[in-house]
Amino acid sequence: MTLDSPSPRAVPPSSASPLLDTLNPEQRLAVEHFEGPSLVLAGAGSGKTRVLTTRIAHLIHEHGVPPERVLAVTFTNKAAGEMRERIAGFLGGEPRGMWVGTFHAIGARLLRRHAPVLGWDRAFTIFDAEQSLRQIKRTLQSLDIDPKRFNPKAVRSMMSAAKNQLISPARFQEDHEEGFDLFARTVARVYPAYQTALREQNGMDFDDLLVKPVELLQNHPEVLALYRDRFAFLLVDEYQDTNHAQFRFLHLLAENHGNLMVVGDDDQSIYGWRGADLRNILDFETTWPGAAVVRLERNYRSTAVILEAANEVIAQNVHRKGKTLRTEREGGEKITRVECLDENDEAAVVVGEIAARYENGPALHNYRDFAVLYRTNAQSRALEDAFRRKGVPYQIVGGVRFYERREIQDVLGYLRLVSNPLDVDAFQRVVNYPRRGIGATSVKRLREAAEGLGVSLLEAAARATTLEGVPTGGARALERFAAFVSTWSARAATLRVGALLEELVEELELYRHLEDEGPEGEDRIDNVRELIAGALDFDAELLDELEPEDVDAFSELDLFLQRVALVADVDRLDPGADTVTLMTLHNAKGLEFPVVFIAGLEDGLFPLSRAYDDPAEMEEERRLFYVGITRAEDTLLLTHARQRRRAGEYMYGRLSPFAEAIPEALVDARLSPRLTTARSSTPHRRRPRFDEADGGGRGASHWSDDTFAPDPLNQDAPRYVKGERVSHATFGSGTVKEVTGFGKDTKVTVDFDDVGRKRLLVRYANLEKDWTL
DNA sequence: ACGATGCCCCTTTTT
DNA sequence: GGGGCATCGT
Repeated sequence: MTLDSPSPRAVPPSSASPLLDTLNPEQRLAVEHFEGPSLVLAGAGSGKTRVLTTRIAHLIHEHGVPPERVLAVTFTNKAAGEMRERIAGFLGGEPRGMWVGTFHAIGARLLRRHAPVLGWDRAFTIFDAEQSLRQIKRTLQSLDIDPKRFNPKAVRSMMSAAKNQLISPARFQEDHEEGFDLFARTVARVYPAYQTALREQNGMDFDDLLVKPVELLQNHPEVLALYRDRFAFLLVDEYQDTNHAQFRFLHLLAENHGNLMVVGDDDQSIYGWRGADLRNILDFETTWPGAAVVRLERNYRSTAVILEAANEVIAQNVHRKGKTLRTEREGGEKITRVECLDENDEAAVVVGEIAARYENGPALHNYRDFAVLYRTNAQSRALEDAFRRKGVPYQIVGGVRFYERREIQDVLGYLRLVSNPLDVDAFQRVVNYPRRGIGATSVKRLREAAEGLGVSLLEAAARATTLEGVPTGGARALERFAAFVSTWSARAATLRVGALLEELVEELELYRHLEDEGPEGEDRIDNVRELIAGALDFDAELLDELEPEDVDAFSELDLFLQRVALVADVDRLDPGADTVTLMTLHNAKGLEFPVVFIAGLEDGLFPLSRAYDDPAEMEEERRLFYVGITRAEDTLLLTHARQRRRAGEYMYGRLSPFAEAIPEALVDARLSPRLTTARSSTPHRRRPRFDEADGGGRGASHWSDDTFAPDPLNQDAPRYVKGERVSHATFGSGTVKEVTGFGKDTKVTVDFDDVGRKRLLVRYANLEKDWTL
């Protein structure tokens, strides 16, 4: 897996600077742009990352711009790292002092320096989405608002939308407290209280990392002057996905000199739902009069077949600047479209196809050449099972985020509490983990007492036995807990994060506790180990991107926690590993692969049915499909299933209209082997163990199908009897001990060989009859 | 105090 | 098919 990095073809070598030799004329125009605003409309695979990095190198090398006067914004931390590396490669050394990062990371960095003028401490805590949600729940509770009636997640997204629009709590309150919209009226009460709670805990949520820097620059001319002066050149990647707060941020910094280059593609705007405003890119020339505009329409990535499909699909959108990508790669393999029975069949097809290409393709492919993309994270489950079953190595991006896993949050909870004793969420998380006899009642009483005294939970805990109403047993445990935390605070002052974490985990006997949780505890232990390894690594990385004034000001621990809060899942992909990559289409932005699968191309899933209510949403879905198609270099495969289990219900979907928009001449459509060979099979018939030749050319032997899926159309099939052997995707093989209920509600009790007794609803368990015994 | 059980909602996408 | 949450039983 690599970031966009086309190797331009057919470019006459010329020019004074060797940097420019490999560029085509349009790319060169963009790179040679010196002062003033500039908009680079860069189609998929047209080399925009290359343009950005080369321009920076060019600014430094040819125009003598000191690196510290450059600010570059990327969409992911990984992209930032790669950009830094490439520029270092061009220049033959680290571009010291240059700021490269995501908006969030750059915002955090500014706030680390200047938070006090806003009323925050410099060592503030970053609340991630989960922590923010829990804070919202606490706030709802304190305001006596029923979370059943006012969904905390919905509250969060309305507040987030407000923040992205730079609407302050006070403004929002004014605008909505007497409005007719009951929900907005409620949020008008929550938003100010939520913000106060964050403030009291010295916390910032993700949106604050964008909003507060704007506040900082807007209200503090001396700070603004500092950075305006410093950052003489600003460059922004993926500009089509910026929101209003980000727009303001850039505008504030660049309005004097106008040296702002933005690179983007309106056809790849896929974050409207989180406030991205397409007008930022569509109106760029109005906002910045005299802006130079360069269009990059030569694609160096995909075959003509793939590009034509992409062009046809996106042409259906009305709201776009309009451009047509051209490629110099003629022809290409047809797009394969496979109709499958259900999501398991689909997964088998995908894995089978990968295995076939991997094995048959004469040394053409590594596993890392393949990516499987889908609309929703939930789709990864069936795919993962199939990969595991078939033994094909894969990496998965997203789903349950690494840093949001329970065991990781538990450990980090201690670090957060040590770093910031005001962090309520961290306190509540670890106060009774591992179990130390502090129950809900004790914590509730403690909270009440702390509130009455106006002290933090941790301070109150330190003298819990003196407090009214806290149960004695709990109070003692609380005092021990407070002492424990304070010991670690002392150690944090001298130990490096990695060592701190190692010792903490040991002292908590965390591995023992996790082991006691059974088989999944093993995975959790691995995750904690990985976290520690990352923390040990962090020691070494430390100096790379920091400036001297930052190093003294913050403990390594604070910086580590900040890093942890801001890494995205894509950032964690291991580019060195030879594995297939599974991820959502959103996560695939900016990446490219020789072979790309897009799974789940059913009407209602992709596009999601709700997009039918809103033409703008439908266009965004289509852009998402366009993004997916254009990730492919050589081969594109589309799969769809006749039926699919979603949220416990079976959905029946026909082919997505998106797929239908691809001209049939470009497509090789077929049925999955299972649909071809078994269409007359009855639910109870055992599937053949040996594959029938399918005569379809490639890889017949890779369609092996050792599953026996229950027929969902038949309400009471399959039947299970006591003593029967069955197998389950995650629990393995076992023996049926009991069968209760009937029809949809049939339950079985199964003694699994490895994990013991489980009670399962047949409808969901997706059991397979085990024929191996 | 805390585990077991059952009910509800959920699935759109993420820094 | 799971996770959050309330309730109940020990």
